Amino acid sequence: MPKIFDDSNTSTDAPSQTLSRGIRVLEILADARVPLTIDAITAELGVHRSVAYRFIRTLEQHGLVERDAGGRIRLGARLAALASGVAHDLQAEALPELTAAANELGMTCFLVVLDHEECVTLASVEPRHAVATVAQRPGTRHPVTVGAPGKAILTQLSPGAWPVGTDAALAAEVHMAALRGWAESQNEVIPSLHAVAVPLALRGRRPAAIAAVYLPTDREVASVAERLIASATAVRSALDG
Amino acid sequence: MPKIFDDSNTSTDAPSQTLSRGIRVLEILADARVPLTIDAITAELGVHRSVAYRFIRTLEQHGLVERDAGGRIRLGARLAALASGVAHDLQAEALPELTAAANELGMTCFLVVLDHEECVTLASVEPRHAVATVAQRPGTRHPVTVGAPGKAILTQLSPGAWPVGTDAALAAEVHMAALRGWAESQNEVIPSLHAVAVPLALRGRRPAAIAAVYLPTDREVASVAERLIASATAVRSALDG
DNA sequence: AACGACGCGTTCGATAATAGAACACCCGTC
DNA sequence: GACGGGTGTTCTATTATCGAACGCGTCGTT
Repeated sequence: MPKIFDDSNTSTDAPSQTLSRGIRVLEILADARVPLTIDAITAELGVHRSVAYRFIRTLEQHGLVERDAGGRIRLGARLAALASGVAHDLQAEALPELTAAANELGMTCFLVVLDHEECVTLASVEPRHAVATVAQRPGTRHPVTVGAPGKAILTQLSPGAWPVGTDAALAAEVHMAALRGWAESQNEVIPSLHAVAVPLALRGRRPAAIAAVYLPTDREVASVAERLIASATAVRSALDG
Repeated sequence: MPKIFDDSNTSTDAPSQTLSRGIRVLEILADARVPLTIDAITAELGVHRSVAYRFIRTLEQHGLVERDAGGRIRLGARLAALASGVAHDLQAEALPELTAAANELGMTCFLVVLDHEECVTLASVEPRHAVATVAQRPGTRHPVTVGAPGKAILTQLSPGAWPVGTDAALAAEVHMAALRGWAESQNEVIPSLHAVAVPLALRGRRPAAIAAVYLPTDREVASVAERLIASATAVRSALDG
């Protein structure tokens, strides 16, 4: 079971210990993907049970965690409400564009932003006959060095800011992507699926990308990229205009 | 500008003051819907600036907030990653069903759960020719006493657990919805839109509902409800079976 | 230019919030 | 009935936190 969140913050002590531990409760719960007992959280946190108990009651008051019938802890629905505020203007502008692009292309289209060397999918829209339904759900994360969206995002970063695992082959791909304005990938993030991504650079915002996934086909890749570029341009003019 | 989050927790002092304040930073940011300065957050929190500063640095380390070019604070992308863990098994089971229902009905279908007297939309899928694109985005909240999903959810609660604002008319509607297995609403949550919702009761989980919105039409409402019931049954058997 | 208003980041001591031990309880089950 | 695993509460020493004070840069304005 791979860890979703990196909890190796023993070296870098957070400015606020209590807040950091409380957030780690949320990370542990998201990581577990199944309701946990207080004792399990206690063990994972490495603190006394009464401490974890106090955290959980506080998180409960804010609706960020809930308890199921057996008293186990799970993430609360209001966390989803909080997350809807993440780049909500970007999402508001991008969603109609994603929908239009997805329907015109017949492909799942999604919006990706950079988050500390990782790509996070903020929104995704599926076309009618969806084949990769569960593939890119909002909140999905994967390294920025993998996949078309990652390359499209890397074109917006100076090579010095690239993550350490960036090899020459990837650098070449990013370079080409920067020149022609779009990136592609095959079987990288999702096996047997291809992807096209275009960069979406916005003022005062983390690098982003708009992407589409599709089954290997004889579709003209460049035309897909053109369609995505149109959407990206529309979004950019709406937000930065 | 209506407040999204109720920050009237001056009476109910949270068990962990620090954690509660840190979470309120997130709520304030989600409420503002625009990047804030540290001073603005400080004023809203009612604490000293050095305190808010410490919170923000901690939140920043966890990726829950980011800073734009001007140093202003906004919610971070990793918050979306956290939120994807909310009822992720329910979402995983419901999304394909929502997609199928949305395409077959030609309506936007979405999944709603109860959160402390409010409905929270966890996932929504739009059909090809979407008309209410921006209407029901994940994370949207509205009172449980309004709209078809709310009624479908109220059928799963004992009347004693209903919120205070529940009048007789609503009670009658909920009663009928409980009898026939689905609820409907007109122009309640979204003006000029109708909605149908069916309850989705799951073991050890908050009451939920599957719903569809559509423009006023001569479509047979009962047939829409039947389709939603089929999806709800499929989800229920997958999770509780 | 000088000024004030506004913003950020840091240091530091007193204090209050926290940490963790200990205790009481409930519920299965062996 | 004892046991193990779980929860919730109370209490005190300690420690993390709080908030005042300070320094600094950057705007606009007079």
